[in-house]
Amino acid sequence: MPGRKAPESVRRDEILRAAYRVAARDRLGGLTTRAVAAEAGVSVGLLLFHFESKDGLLVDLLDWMLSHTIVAGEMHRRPPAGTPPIAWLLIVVERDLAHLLKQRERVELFYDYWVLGTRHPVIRRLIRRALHRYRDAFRPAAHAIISEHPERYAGLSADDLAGVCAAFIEGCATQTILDPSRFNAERAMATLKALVVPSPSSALSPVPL
Amino acid sequence: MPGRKAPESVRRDEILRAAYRVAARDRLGGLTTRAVAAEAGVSVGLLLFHFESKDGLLVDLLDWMLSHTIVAGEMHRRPPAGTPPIAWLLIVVERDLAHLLKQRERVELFYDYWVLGTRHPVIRRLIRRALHRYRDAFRPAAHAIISEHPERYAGLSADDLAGVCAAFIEGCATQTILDPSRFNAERAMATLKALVVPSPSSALSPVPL
DNA sequence: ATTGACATTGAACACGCGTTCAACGAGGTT
DNA sequence: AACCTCGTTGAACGCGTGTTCAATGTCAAT
Repeated sequence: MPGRKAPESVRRDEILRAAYRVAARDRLGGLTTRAVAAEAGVSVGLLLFHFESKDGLLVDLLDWMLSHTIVAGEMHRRPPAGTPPIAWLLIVVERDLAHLLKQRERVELFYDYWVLGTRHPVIRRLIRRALHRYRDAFRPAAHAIISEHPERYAGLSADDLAGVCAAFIEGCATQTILDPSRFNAERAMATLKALVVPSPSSALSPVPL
Repeated sequence: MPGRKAPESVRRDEILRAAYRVAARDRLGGLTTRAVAAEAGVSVGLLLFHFESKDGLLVDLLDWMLSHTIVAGEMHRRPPAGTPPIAWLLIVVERDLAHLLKQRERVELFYDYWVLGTRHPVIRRLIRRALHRYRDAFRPAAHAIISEHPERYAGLSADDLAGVCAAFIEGCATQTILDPSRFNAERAMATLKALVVPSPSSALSPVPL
């Protein structure tokens, strides 16, 4: 029954929440105007009254997701003073990885959008921004590492190091999503630690097989 | 005009090639029976005569791609004897990364399939197999590293180390695809090298900021 | 009370998709 | 020459989609 009900912002939010529920359940492939309208308990017409098109809904949903759920939280909390920079970076990586793996649903959706972004400029921009923000979480620790050993990282920037961390985590994410039973985050982190922080005794001994 | 023309295998191959051309141009979203038929110069009916359904075509195309193009080549070439295992692994990683970045088209398509695989069991199986084979390329070097310093990698397997390498490369792939102008493979590799192979002098000096 | 703005509805439209199928024609076989 | 097999065609069907729009009801202002 037609009639005024909720102010625009409320309706929009209701519909966005419904859209997210649908997308979390059926992914972007199952996100149709009718499905969202049904989930929100409104008509298709109303959905397109508040969002000018399905495309608009898609973009607004991504925006909403990025600001409401993914990768929020206490990003830049520093470790206790005296922690070696490498250990600090590893802590950040470990925390982020654990956090990511707890949100499979959202990460899968994010990758749906990532693929969509390949063809959709507006969405690509949003995804890029999100990943750059993500990478930035590693910058402080990365910066500390580089300024501790400038000669070791000659020619490299904190961004480069942060990018490598982001790549590692993103790769872990793709592996878990594809094959959750086979990917083991703890072992991956342990491997990374063993690779990056060498046991002091072995650093000077070039042992041929 | 109807009539007999080519033996089954030839027609199938023609159509698969056409399908790949379409997919490389318009991605999986643009891969329709009509588009492929037009590209192959045959009728829609013939396409579904040789492939029982679009789904079958999709699966066969992925199979064809995996065996014909992606990640083939001289995987297991050993480095000169005496190369330290870590250096060997880094060489393999570097080569694979470079190889991957040269095939953006195919990698993008592969990710399309990866997303599809989230919902499509048969495709998921194929993708998993491909990624496991990919990971296996790192195993020999990873094994050498671990057996050189068993105490350093205690509790870890060559698979774990190979998985970390694969994660790094896959993460690099997602970054390039999303943002080719910003991702720099050389700097990423240089960063990885600096992280993993420490300068001997710095290994014993815990320098607080 | 009357009006006007506007949120809301759901039927209808146009389009593209995967799939079906009766008809057709070029071989090989008899 | 007649026949059969089967690769081949393209029109047609059914379905699901995004989008439009005239109609409707509610609320605030007059």
